[in-house]
Amino acid sequence: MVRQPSVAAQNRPPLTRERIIEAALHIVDGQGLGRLTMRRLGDALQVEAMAIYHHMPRGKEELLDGLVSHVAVFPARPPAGEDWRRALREWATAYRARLTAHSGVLPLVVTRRNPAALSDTAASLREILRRAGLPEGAAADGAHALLGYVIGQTALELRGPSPGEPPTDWDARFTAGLELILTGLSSRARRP
Amino acid sequence: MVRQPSVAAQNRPPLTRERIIEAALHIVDGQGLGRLTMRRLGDALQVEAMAIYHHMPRGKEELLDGLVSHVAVFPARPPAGEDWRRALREWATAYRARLTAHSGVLPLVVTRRNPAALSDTAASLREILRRAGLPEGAAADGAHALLGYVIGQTALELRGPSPGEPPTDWDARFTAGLELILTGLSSRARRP
DNA sequence: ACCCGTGCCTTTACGCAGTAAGGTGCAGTC
DNA sequence: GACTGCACCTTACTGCGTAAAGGCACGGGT
Repeated sequence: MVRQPSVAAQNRPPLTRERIIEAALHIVDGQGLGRLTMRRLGDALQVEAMAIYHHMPRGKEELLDGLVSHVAVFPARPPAGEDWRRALREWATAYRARLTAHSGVLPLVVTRRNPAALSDTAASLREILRRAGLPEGAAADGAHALLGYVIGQTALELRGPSPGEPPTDWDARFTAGLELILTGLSSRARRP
Repeated sequence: MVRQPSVAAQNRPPLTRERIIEAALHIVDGQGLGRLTMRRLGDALQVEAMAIYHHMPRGKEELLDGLVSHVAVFPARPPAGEDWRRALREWATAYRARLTAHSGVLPLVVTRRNPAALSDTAASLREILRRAGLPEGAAADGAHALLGYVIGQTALELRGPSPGEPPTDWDARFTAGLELILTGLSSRARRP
């Protein structure tokens, strides 16, 4: 009989960075960021907590950075035709959906100094605006305005409803605010 | 000799909610959110950590909520004349300045379910837009768009510079994005 | 056949966090 | 002068992140 390596003998796939991050995301989505601890994460992976450090030497810092990258890296796809507004609307809607799907990670996205995670996304937006006819600087500013708006508005939404106020249609509100920015961008584009 | 109460005998003003929050804010501003602990806060107030719980029964939760209220409540002043755009610009600039002055608290503003802290601010913006001639719903949407933008953009700024990219003039970028939204709002106001 | 790294995981232990529970001393009231 | 309540302290518990060291199976050189 062929002897399996000890890890496989415990009926458990070997640890990977990817598996660790997925398990962490599962905990955060299901129980909240506050319940993500190294020990619990170890339990979820059927491993002692310290085993994680072999794959992530920087420990929890590295884990949280990994979560941010996993959720926040989300570049926009360039428009098929001329309709750059449509492309931006689609990106914004999808990005908001992703952030709300992993709402526990949003504080990390906002907080952590992990610029690389957002710079890809910002670059894709900038490129779309540049091709729409905005000057270089205006395109970069517009890209960050969009990114800031989507993140900020989603954060406001996830803070929960103010008691004593009429319930809000956050979908409609998000779209309305987005159109404000798109209107402003249109007035600065080559083809307004 | 008149015997002073023990508290005064230690040359220390009595504990108050206000003094506690101010000391906490001082720690966060000076050393970062991560270094705000109940024990350190107690030291700063020359008091044992557990004394704080007498004034804040919900402990650290209540303390953090207090910090958010202290920083994030910042209603806009209505315009002196007709120039609502100017009033909004002034509010946005001042609010951003306040957030960057207490950058350690921003993660809490974004994260914590403390809706009351922002609803006053949002209401003041909504009122300005309503008087500028926007319909009720559009005014509320616009107010949240502004709030979301300012918070989101400021959060992006405080994440720090992406290495390998040209240094950003965040003041100019903030203003540029703000003008995008103001342009969009103007096209929907009674007096565009 | 033996040895010895190397990779992956476990064991143990330390310091610091938040806070529950109960104690202490003073001020004011009756 | 006993009683009551406020403000603060003492002690102790659980859980956290992680440094340090140990074990253990594999693979390859000799």
